[in-house]
Amino acid sequence: MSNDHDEPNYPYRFERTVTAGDLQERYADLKAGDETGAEVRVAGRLMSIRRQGKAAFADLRDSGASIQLFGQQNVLGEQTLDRFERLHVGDIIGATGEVIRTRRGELSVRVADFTVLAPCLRPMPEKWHGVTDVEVRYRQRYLDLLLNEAPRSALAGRARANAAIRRHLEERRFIEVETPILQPIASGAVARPFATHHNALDIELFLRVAPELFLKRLLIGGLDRVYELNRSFRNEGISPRHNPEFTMLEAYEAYVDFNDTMDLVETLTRAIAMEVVGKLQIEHGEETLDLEGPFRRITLFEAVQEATGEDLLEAWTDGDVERLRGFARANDVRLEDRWDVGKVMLEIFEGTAEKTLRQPTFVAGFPKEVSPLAKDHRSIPGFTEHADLTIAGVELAPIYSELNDPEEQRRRFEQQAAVASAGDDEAAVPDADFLEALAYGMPPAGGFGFGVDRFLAILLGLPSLREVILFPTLRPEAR
RNA sequence: GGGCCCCUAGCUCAUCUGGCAGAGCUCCGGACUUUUAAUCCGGCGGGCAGGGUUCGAGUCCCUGGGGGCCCA
Repeated sequence: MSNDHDEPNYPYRFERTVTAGDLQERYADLKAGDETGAEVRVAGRLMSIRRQGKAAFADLRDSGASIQLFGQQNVLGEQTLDRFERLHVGDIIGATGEVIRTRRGELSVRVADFTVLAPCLRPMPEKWHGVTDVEVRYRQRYLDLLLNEAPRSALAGRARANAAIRRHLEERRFIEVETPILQPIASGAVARPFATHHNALDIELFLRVAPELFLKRLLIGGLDRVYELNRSFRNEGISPRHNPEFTMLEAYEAYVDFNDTMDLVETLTRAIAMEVVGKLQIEHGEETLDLEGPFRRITLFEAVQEATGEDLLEAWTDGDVERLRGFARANDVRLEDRWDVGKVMLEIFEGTAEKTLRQPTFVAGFPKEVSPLAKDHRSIPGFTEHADLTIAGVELAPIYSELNDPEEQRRRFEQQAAVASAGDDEAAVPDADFLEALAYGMPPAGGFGFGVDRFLAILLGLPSLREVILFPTLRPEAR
């Protein structure tokens, strides 16, 4: 083994026998000053080096933990020690040596030999302060991961959340599927899509805004319980609560309605929380969110009434648009003239009540006009069986009794198309192929979408989605 | 899209009203065989970009770039 910083040779492999974590666990009881006689081979990145003349100490970190390397002249010889002392913070090295614990009590590998596997050619941010500049943290996430604990625990949390989701649904006999990301029509959600082009077919394609309509095709195809843990894309602005690409869970279950699906979402929410943070009481800023359940279930009108003292149900059922608009004005909810009554009602809810729903709450019932894929509500005219799980004032999961009447679905699409031609480029797009599929018969079903990124941010107490998305979308730097 | 704020050395930060741009850590050289924010001595290194005002601009003005927060 030999190497010099001036001429890195990038070896192909290094046979390591243990990880730093293995060593810390295995020799936890080793006493200060003791030697083990055990020769090990470790590899990782040098996070610091303390040179001390005829000896040197370095901290080597691999993906799980750190281990100290101890270099001594009487073991390494003058030249090799000199080489060891000229290593840089950030170099990736492999080392062999005996496991000991130093007099000062630090578990160490007393280096017998070492090799540079990949040098660090750029200066690493200094260790004590690390990097805090969010721009560096997001653009060079690898540095953030090396120097800060937060992104490591966020990505570990996401991995556990994904595992919990899969386990929870697999236990209930849901089957995980994959459906097209490139779609000829981006439907399934009210959102602006990204457009792209397929050269060989010479057609325009869109990145999906939701997998919904393909998952429903699978219900028609005889799969009773399906889910997709998916990345979807919406061509919108970026904010602490929005990233153009985001991770969503969608699941559909045949022969149940949205009440059953709310139960499923509720247990799933708890399963994720237990797996990620190990408890159901979540500290979130000043408040504690209690996921213990059962979650409240209220109507949109009840939510608005709680927030404002006014019950708009009668105005709604009477079709008294002027009263709704007047109410909106009085409550500082900004409206556009072209909005229909359903959109007005939705904006009233979002502008007055949504933020006030701190503890987990299912708001059940949304206006037909803004919920084109859900069945008519059984008791509120003009509403659909569409519930939203809201936690900490954030909309986390829409839940539907899925609309399966092809004629009604056609009317909803037509109504959406009318809205679109009136200038709202966020309206749902009619999907003739989906209507054809529905005509073959889709079983009654409950389904939901679940904003994984948003829920993770809440669970981990992080203020921005960018903290749970490893590589958030940023404007490219001008060069 | 609108408003407010930010950008100084590799990193984290100072630089009060315009008057020679600083520190700690990193890095480089030296001392040191049990350090762990090692210590000690010495050194290299900088105003986001471009204009303008001024005897003089990091500081004031304009344009551009990037970022953050709030609103839509």
